[in-house]
Amino acid sequence: MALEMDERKTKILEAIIRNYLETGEPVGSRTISRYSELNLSSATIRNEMSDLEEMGYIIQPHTSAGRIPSDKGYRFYVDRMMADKEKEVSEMKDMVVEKADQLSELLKQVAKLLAFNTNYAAMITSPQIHRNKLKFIQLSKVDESSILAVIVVEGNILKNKLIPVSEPLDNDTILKLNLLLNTHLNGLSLEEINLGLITLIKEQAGIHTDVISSVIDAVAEAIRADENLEIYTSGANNIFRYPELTDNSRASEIINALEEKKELGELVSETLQAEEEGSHGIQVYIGSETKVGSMQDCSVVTATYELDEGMRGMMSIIGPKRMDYEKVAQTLKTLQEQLDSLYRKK
Amino acid sequence: MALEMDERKTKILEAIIRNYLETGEPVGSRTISRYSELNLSSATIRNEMSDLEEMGYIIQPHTSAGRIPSDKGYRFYVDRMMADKEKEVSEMKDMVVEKADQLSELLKQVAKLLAFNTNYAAMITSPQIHRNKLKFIQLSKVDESSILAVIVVEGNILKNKLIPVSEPLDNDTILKLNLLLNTHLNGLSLEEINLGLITLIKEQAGIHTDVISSVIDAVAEAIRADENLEIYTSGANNIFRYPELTDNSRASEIINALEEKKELGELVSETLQAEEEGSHGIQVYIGSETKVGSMQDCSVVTATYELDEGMRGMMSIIGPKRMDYEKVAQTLKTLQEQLDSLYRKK
DNA sequence: TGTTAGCACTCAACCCCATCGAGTGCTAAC
DNA sequence: GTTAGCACTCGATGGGGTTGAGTGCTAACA
Repeated sequence: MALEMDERKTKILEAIIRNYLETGEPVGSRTISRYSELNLSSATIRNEMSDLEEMGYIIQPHTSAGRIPSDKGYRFYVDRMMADKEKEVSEMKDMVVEKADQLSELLKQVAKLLAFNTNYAAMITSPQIHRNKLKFIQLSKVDESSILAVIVVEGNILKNKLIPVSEPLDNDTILKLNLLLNTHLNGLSLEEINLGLITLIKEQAGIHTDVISSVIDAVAEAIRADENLEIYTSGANNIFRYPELTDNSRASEIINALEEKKELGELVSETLQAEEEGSHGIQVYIGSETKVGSMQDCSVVTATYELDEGMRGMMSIIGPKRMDYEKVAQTLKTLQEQLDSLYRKK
Repeated sequence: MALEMDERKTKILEAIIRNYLETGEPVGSRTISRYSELNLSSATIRNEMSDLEEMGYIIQPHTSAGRIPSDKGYRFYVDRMMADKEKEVSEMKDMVVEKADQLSELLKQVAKLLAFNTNYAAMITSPQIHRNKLKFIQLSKVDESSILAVIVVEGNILKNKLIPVSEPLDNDTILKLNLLLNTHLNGLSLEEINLGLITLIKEQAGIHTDVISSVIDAVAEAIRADENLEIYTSGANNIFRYPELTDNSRASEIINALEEKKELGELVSETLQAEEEGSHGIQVYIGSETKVGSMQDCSVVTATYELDEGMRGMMSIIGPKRMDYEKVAQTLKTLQEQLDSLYRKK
């Protein structure tokens, strides 16, 4: 007969994990026997632990050592915890996001807050704004050889681009171009602006010089440009707090991943995909549950935020598997709420 | 009689340092005896080494160990090397800076190149543009409650700022303001734009509403804003290649310094100051020669670059004291030249 | 049938100690 | 001035014993 989880096993497993989260040391039967309200002898605990090991929830690093939670064990714990504790509105009042006028500053700030409050490494991506609508385009002449294009997207995200021109454009032409671009493109979402539309505009521009065509191309390019998501990280050095991550070359790998950001990109797409599929809110990846190679010894907790309609980004905490999941989830949730309301409420 | 440096001592010291740079292990007399063209017995070398130690150029970590270079020893080596080898135009052709249209992208790229080519950590600051001239200001109405100001500085650096306004401004007013700001401010260096001038403009704006006054203030503020220098780092994980930096909590400190960037700021001002004082080109700080606390176990090699008239920034390599100074200096010089010519030549 | 006490066993961690060898400083001879 | 020789130092390495936390198993108990 297959072994089954009962109440007592659950309690013991939880006690083991709790203890391990604190100490980072393998937990023995005696410890559980004494420091739990179960009032069972160590021998009984041993029997149960033996079962739990067989079921795959805990692991013995070597004979004659205590047990540590396996990925499966953590998973069980996290799932139970997530279900139970929807309570406790966090009270970290010191963690207030100030609205920075530069979005990048805001994100850097949030990353720092996350890292500082949790003592783990943190990252946050810039919001992806595909679905956002173009609000306003402004071309102006800077000097004989360059045109400035400013593009404002809903949510007041700015982009600018200096466009080099081979021959000067007179003010009239620029005015005309401005009008043309605005009438055609305003109100459209970035996704709706395609090649056909651009060609149409070029035709209507009437004067078929290369210069004008290249300006329009440059504008179109600038509009599409911000596909590249920015990733901000903070608290990389926090991983030195956890010996199990600092061993061997692990630290180097993790630091590298945080710096290179390419691998983090995979994490992002993984998260957003999961999010699409319905799992919503806070997600937890334990050890090998994430596909990112250098994070196999870590746990990653992610959350999405939505600054404004269609401007969704993602933030996450990266730490050891023995992470204080509750605190991390709380912290993420708090920040998530703050970000969500930041631009909307005003 | 004080001990003096002679040719043979110099050669021996150089051999010690060279060897130590390669191996990272204390160097014994026998090694030098065999692997140098001096053809001296180990005993003779020992005598000389004893002298060198007394003079402070080398250190014995403990009795019965070989010698390692002291900060002073490195300094001697570096000075000699810098004098000797002004030769060898580097030939790292693969290290080509591509002109990115975003300055920040360019700088990130350079930081990566530096780190990748040297296997040390690298940083680069954004250029400081105090002395640069204002080229063009553009105000435009984004919606009822915000005005966008775009400021172009010589060298085509862009700044923008969204200015919230309490009441809508009509297009005429904005046009007028544009004209006013441009006629008064264009061609002035950022330093020349002072409070008096701003007041003058406000007066001339005629209509003494709070709204207009606040817009002008906001523009002035945006002009002054870019004092904050950005610092880009790369290759932090390279320090894991050098055990002497990875010991204890050193790694954590260094990584933290690279991430926090505040300490790096000190480094920057230190460098720029030294530069002012005449020492020009490549500078080397060995161990305690830098004032930055977390870098006492490192060497820092810095160089300044000048993208365009008045746009000077600084880049540096951070690695162990046993750094390949020649290669690093070469790399910096190459990149320096590339950056210097990037915007000018065109 | 579940719980417990007792006991033999395992094994990493620690300390102690002997050995090894790279390296030195000194001295005497060339 | 250079070198050979030698005694000495001391970190590194590795074997061997001890310790202690922890286990699994068994037999007795409720």
